[in-house]
Amino acid sequence: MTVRLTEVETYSGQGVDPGSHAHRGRTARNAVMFGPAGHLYTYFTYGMHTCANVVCLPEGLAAGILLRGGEVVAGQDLATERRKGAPARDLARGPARLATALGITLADGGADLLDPGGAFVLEPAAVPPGAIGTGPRTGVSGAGGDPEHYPWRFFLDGDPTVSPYRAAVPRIRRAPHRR
DNA sequence: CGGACGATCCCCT
DNA sequence: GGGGATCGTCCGC
Repeated sequence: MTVRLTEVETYSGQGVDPGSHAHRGRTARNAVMFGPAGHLYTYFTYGMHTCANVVCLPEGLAAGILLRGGEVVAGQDLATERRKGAPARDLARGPARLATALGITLADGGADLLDPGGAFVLEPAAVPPGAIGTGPRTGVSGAGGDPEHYPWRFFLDGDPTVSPYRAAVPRIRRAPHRR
């Protein structure tokens, strides 16, 4: 199963990026981001979704690239099964969808994406000059969502598998579930 | 087609 | 104790 990445967002740690999980320093959850580059950083969010990042920068420095969208270019049957029959365009359109399509779970965190024999392998691809658009990061609350300072979303301009931009929505407290 | 909203749980505080 | 780098469904237009 192969996905051609069409959309990513970058997150820096080191206390300079309030949108990063590593902003407040190393914890058990984000420890992988402080490790060597090229490894997989996974996190669980919104009670049901797993998202995947590629770790950047040398050991000790935390940064990651969130894989936000892609086009399934091989193994469409398996991806469709994992995504419970979603239309082809939506198989990996969105970070949680992309992780689901690839079969990435929390337990895969730390995997070496540069190991050719690994379960998940990252490969470079050529991109035409000028094809990459930029914009504010999606769904990031607080100062980290400020496009003036953090225009760190990168995508193939006009590609249909780029996820729609959504601004962060302040979460309202929900009443406890009752029955 | 698009806005609103509920689901659901790991991890930091 | 509660927020969160989301998604699918529902409903109105």
